[in-house]
Amino acid sequence: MAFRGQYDCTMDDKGRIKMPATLRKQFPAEEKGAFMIAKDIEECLVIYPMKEWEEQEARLMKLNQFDPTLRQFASAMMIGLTEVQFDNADRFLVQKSLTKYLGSSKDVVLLGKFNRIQIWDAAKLEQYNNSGQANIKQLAEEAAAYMDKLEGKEKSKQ
Amino acid sequence: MAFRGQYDCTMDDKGRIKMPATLRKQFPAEEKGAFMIAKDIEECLVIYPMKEWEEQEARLMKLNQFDPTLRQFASAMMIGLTEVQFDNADRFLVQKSLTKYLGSSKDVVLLGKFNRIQIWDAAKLEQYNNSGQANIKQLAEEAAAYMDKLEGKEKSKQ
DNA sequence: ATTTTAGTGTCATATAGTGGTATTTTGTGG
DNA sequence: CCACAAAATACCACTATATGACACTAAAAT
Repeated sequence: MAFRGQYDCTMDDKGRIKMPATLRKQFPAEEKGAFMIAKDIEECLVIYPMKEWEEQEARLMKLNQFDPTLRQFASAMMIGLTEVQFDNADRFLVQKSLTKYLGSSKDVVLLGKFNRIQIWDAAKLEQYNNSGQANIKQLAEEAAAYMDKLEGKEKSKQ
Repeated sequence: MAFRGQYDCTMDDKGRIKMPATLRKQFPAEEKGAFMIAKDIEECLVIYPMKEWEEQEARLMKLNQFDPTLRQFASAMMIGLTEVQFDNADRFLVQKSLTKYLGSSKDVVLLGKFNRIQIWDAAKLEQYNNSGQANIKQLAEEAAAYMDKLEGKEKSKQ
């Protein structure tokens, strides 16, 4: 499961967004159009297909609820979640309580990112992207170092 | 049984809360609208459907009642426990003796969490979430380590 | 006995959410 | 470049949900 691509969309006056056909087709058919929306770590919302969320949830459920740290982690993952469905025109509703995490405008961007889809306010994304481009060299270096470590290499040996 | 999602609600001046339709539908029909409210370990209240509470209770029952700590823990879990029902508008009453564990305001949040639903004072939840977000990296690491251990892996071998 | 407080039931109303259709835009093949 | 189909969007009508208001009962306190 990997969503890819950036799609410029608009939100109607009721807060509904039409899922672009290309992305829509990538949702597992057996899920009959239900998925989760959450606040993302970045300044946007994020969509998880049900299957992805359920896997996450199953892991969280195993955490000992009497351990403060584990408990707070589980809470952190649950806060800000909403379950939504596509209507028969492949639109979905972003609830009033969530729209405040986007922006004021009707222009949003759906951004495929691995197993999930981010929902950005168009202006915010551009701003975020600009700052990322400005630092892209540093970001890349840090990422490279991290990946090397993961793969058991020493940066110095490269 | 898995309740999911965060719902912003209001408590009326008599202490009643309307259960959001989406959550309401998830309650087992055969329980004809009766469930338990208790104090949670976190700074909030918690709703258990009858069946779920009975399981939780069974777990507590196993604690050695001659161990002072375990005994007091069991007591703490039972104090404030109340059975409530939905009225015909799907509202339920939070008794006066329990409201003090929420907050002063009318803004509450219902938070689906596995087999139960937490009732938070909106402000408290935000505060709790902020502290969680501030430490999210550490929380995630500990949780990951715990899960690895559960699955019989050693973190060092990964 | 009277007053206060807690809790319950019902109704009215605003608005959040849903569904459908018409219209415009976009993309594709001829 | 045109014709056609599919996708996206705007629009309107309707329904369900949430919530405040109010009246009433039961229980407790003075």
